[in-house]
Amino acid sequence: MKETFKDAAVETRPAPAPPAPAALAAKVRTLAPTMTRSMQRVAETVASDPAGCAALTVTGLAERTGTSEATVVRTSRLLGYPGYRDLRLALAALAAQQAAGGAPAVTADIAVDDSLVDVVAKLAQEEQQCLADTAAGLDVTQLEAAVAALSGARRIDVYGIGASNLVAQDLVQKLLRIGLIAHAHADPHLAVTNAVQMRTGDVAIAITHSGRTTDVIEPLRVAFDHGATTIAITGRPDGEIAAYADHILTTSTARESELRPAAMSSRTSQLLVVDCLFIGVAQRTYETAAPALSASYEALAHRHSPRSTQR
Amino acid sequence: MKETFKDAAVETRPAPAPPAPAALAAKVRTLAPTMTRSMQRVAETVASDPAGCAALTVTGLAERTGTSEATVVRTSRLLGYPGYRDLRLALAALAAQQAAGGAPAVTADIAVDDSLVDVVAKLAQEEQQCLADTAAGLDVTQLEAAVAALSGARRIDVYGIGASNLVAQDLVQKLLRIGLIAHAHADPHLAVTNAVQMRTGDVAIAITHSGRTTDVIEPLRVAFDHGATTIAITGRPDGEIAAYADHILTTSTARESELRPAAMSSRTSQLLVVDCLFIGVAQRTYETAAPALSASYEALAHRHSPRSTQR
DNA sequence: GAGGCGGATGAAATTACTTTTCAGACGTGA
DNA sequence: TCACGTCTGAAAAGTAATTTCATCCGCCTC
Repeated sequence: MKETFKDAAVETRPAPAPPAPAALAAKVRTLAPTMTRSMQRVAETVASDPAGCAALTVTGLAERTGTSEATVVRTSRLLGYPGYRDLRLALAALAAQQAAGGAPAVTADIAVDDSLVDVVAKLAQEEQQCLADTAAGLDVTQLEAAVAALSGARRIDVYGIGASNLVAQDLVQKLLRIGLIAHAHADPHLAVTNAVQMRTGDVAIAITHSGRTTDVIEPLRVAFDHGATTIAITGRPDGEIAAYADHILTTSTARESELRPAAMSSRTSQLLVVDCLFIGVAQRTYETAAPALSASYEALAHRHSPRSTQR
Repeated sequence: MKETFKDAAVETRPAPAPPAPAALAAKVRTLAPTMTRSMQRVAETVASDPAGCAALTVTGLAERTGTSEATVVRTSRLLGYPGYRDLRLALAALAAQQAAGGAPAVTADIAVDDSLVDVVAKLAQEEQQCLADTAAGLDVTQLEAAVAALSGARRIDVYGIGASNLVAQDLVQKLLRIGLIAHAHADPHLAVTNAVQMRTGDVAIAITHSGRTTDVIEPLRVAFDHGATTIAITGRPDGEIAAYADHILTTSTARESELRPAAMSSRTSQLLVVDCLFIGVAQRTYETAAPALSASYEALAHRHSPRSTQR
C-alpha cells in the first residue's frame, strides 16, 4: 500500500457515507466552499447539466470546464465517489431521474421586480427544494447515533445564535414536551458557564449554518471536553466545529441571493433535521413520550377560547 | 484527430436510431430471437437486474453471465449502443428511473416503528406538501395589503405564543435587518401593555395556528382598537381573531398524527408566510433594505472564526 | 459419415479511458 | 521580496473496453 498522504486522508475522513444517489446538486452546494476554483467549475458544470456531462469522458469534461483530467477526478472524489467513472454513472442516473420526474424546476432567483405571486411561488419552490436536498443529504447513521444519545440523555443543552437560536428553541420546546430535560442557550457566556456542568450522559447540540460561529463552537467544545456527547447541526460538515462533534448532521446549503439571505434556507433545512431528531427520539421513548405529549395538549386546552366547535 | 476507422462505420451503418433510453426490456425481447445463446444470456441478465449490472465492468458482467468480454460488447452493440460503456450508463439511468417510479412517495403517517430512513423521507415529504398547500392557499391580495402596511409602518409589533412565538421572532429578526422597527412579544401582559401604545401607522401582527389563542388575540384587539393596522397569520381565517384583523393570511392546516403534532406543520406554513412578507417588504423598500442587509452581514463577519482559507 | 463451411465464441492484443504522479505555477503571508 | 504551502495540469502508469483472430461447434452437403 502506498502512502498517498493527503489523498488517503481525504478519502477516509469525510466519506464513510455511500456515494450520493440524487442529492448531487445539494452536495455540490454544501461542499463548494471547500473546493478550489477549478474544482468548483467542474462541480458546477456537473450539477447544472448532469445529462450533458454523463455523455462526456474525463478528458471531455476537463476540456469543457477548462481544467485537467486530474481535477475532474479530484472533484469526483470530493463528491464522494471512488472516481470519475462512478460519478458519471451517478450523473446518468440523476439525469434519468430528472427526466422521469418531469421536473422543469425553474428556480430562478427572486428579483426585486417580481410580483408577489411570483415571490410566493418561488419561495415555496425553493424551500421545497431545500427540504428535498436536506433529506437526501442527511446521513441516517449519524442521525441514528444522535437520536440514541438524546434518548438516554440526562440533560440536553442546545446552542444557537441568531436565526439558529430559534431552531434551538424549537427543538427544546419539542423535547420538553416529551419529558426530556432540555435548555436552549443564546447567551454565549451563559452557554459556556452551563457547558462546564456537562458530563458523560449529557448531550450538547450546536446549531450553526456556517460551522464557524465561535459563540456556538465554544460551548460545544467545553461540553465535549467535559465528556458530554456532542452533536453539530451545520451546513459545513468540514468546518471547525467538526472537531468537537461526536455526530454531525449536515444541513443543505442553498445558493443565496441578494434578497434571500442564506439564513432563510438554512433555517428550513435545520428545522427539518430538528424534526427528524424529535420524531426519532419520540419513537424511541414512546412509552414515556406519548403520555407526555397528550398531557401537554390538555394543559394548553384552556388557553384557547372555547368558542367555535373544533375538529 | 485520429481515424476512428471502423467505429465510424459501425455507427453510421446499422444505428441511425438513437440508443434506447429506458425501453430496454422491450428491446431485449424483440431482439432476443436474433441473438446467439450467449448473447441472450447477457441480454437477459442485463434486463432483469439493471442496477446490479450497472455496477459491473465488462469483465465482471462477462464472468457473471459465464461468457467473455467480447460477447458482452457484441450484445451492447446489438442493443443499439456504441459499446458496453454506454450500455452501462443507460443501465444506471434505467435503474434510477425504476427506483424513482417505484417509490411514489407514499404519504402514510409516520408510525412508531418506522425506520429513521422512512421518518426522514416522510417528514420531508409532508413538509413539502405543506409548503405547496400554503402557497396555493395564500391570498395574494391580502398579502399585498399586509406588505404595504408593513412597508410604511412606524413600528411593528408581533404577537405569538409557544411555537408561534418562534415564528414571530423570526419575522422580527428579518424586519430589523432591513431597518424596520419591530418587536416580538411572548408575554401576554407585556404585549397588551405595549399594544395600548399603538396607533394609526403602526402595524400589529398576531400569529396563531388555532385562531383561538386568547393570549395573542387580546393584544391584537387592543392594537386594533387603538387604530393600528392589524394582520393575522392563522390557520383558521374564520376564527375569533378574524374580527380584529384588517388583513388575514391563511396558513395551511395539515392533519396531525400522534407523533407529529400540528405545531410542526403549522410552523412550516407560518414561516413561509413570514418569508413572503419579508421579501415583499424588502422589495418595496429596496433602496433602504439592501444597504441595511449588507451592513448586517458585515457586522457579523468578525463573529466567525477566520480559519479555513476559501475563495 | 467424412468433409467442409459459416457462424459463434473467448483469449489475447490493442486501444481508449481513467487514475496517479510529479514538477511547475500560483497565491499568500511574513 | 522571499519562502512556503497549495493548486494545477502534463504526462506516466494503470485499468477497463474494444478489436482481432484462432478455435470450436453445429449443421449441411456429398
